[in-house]
Amino acid sequence: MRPLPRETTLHLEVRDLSSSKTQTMRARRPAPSSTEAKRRYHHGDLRAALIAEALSIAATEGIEKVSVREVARRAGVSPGAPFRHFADKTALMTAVAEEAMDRFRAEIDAALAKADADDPIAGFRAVGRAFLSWAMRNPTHFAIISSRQAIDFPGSQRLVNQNTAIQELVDHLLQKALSAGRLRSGDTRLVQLAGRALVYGLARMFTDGHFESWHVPATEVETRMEAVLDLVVESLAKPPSDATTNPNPRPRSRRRP
Amino acid sequence: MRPLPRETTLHLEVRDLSSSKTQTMRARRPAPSSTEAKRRYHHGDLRAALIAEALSIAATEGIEKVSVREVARRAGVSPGAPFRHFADKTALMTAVAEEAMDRFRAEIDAALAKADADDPIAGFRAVGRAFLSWAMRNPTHFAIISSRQAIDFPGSQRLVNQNTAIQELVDHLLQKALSAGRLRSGDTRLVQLAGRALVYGLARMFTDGHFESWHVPATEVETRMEAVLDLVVESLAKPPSDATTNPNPRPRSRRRP
DNA sequence: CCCCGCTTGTAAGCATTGATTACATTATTG
DNA sequence: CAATAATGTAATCAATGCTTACAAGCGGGG
Repeated sequence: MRPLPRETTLHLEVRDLSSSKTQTMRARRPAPSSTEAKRRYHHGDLRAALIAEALSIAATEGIEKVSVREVARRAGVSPGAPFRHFADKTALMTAVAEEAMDRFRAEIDAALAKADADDPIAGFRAVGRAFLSWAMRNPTHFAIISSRQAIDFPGSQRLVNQNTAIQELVDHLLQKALSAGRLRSGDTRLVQLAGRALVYGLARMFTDGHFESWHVPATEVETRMEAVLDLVVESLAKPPSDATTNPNPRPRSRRRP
Repeated sequence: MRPLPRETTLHLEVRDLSSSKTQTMRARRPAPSSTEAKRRYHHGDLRAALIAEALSIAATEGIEKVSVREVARRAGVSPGAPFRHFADKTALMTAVAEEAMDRFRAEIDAALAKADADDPIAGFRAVGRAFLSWAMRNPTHFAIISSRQAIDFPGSQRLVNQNTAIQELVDHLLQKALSAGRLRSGDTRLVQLAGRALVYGLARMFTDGHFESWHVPATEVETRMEAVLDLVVESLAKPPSDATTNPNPRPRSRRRP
């Protein structure tokens, strides 16, 4: 119904789309200078332009308002043209999702690279925070990837691969945590699912509009989300055994000094 | 894209729709006997029939396949007829959502009534389990209520009221838990959000198709979900102080005897 | 009782959409 | 440079949400 919250940062520069399933690598002419851009029979890089326009509409008007005709209109092209590049609307949206997923993956990696490599719990939390942060800054991207109504997720090798890669990354983290005796539960898959469901739920509640009744800016919502994440991560984890044997000491309370 | 997982139990008996916003209470003729039902200019109780048909389509074909024309067709009525009862498609879906929400609320209440009234943590867990159970048995209902794209949630007093009532119910539970010293965190709102986001995330992951790659029956998925819920609830809670002072004992491990 | 009016249904039509087909134009490359 | 594949256009189709003008049934006041 209501459009999604605005994308706070719009990344419309669509470069490096070379490796695509349905499109073989092909040399491209330089983009037409904006003044001379008028009415070229061939667009130049219509595929990329369509993805960008689709994302733009989704971000500003809401996902359900994306129509291939409107996308074509904005790209200055006939209503049938997009079907030269995408078998159907789903294929177009899937392409948008693939790009979004790549960026999401990149942010996860970056966050993990900055985290303390010796503290797997901190890494776990960092991934969760990156998830939340990315979803809040790119609600449309997140909505497209997660709600798989508009895309063909299992049909996209790229989406499936990135997804499983992220999960394995987290599971590896949790295995290390378990070995270090930092987990209350011995079932890392269970802990993994708990964390995933938590951040997924928070992010989805946001894009689904469940926080609108709070009437607070998104930044404040995110702060609250991070507090929830911290609480759950702390609850699931055991504090590091302080060199000296100190069985099950109290977890540090970070909110009540 | 893919239709939602089938509704395992379909409740199509739509009675007691008396209190509606857009429709004043009105005496109804008895429903036509099924054999003699043929071609009556006036339907009898079209409004209820439309809601039932809309839900039926959503459950079997997927939410996005619901069209008011198809709904009208199945109700044996002209394409314009539904607009006599619902201002637009959104109003129709909102009516479906209202009914779904009422049933959801009823199940929550029932589950809580069966739970140990003296153990607020058990009550908290029971509400979570009821949420999961209901969402798994009625994925379409859940999807319609939670993903608020097809409905006007804030515009429906009934939906808003039920929603806040459920939240207050849980918050009351957590207040009792806090008073009894059963919570690790002192911020009940935070705990409440953690629990809500967790079960919401699990249920949404299910309806969004995130468990399809598991290739296991829904019952097994639900078992796993319950294990996650138990883990998190246990982690968030403190065990009851066993009469004798016993500061911070290990939580019972339910998986490794 | 019966006519008048309100409700509820129908019929027809509008604009928009996803998708297909036949055709036109450009790019590539042998 | 010409053949061929790639990429765009134009026209068209069926389906949809929704509106408007009209018809059928029901019910209450004379």
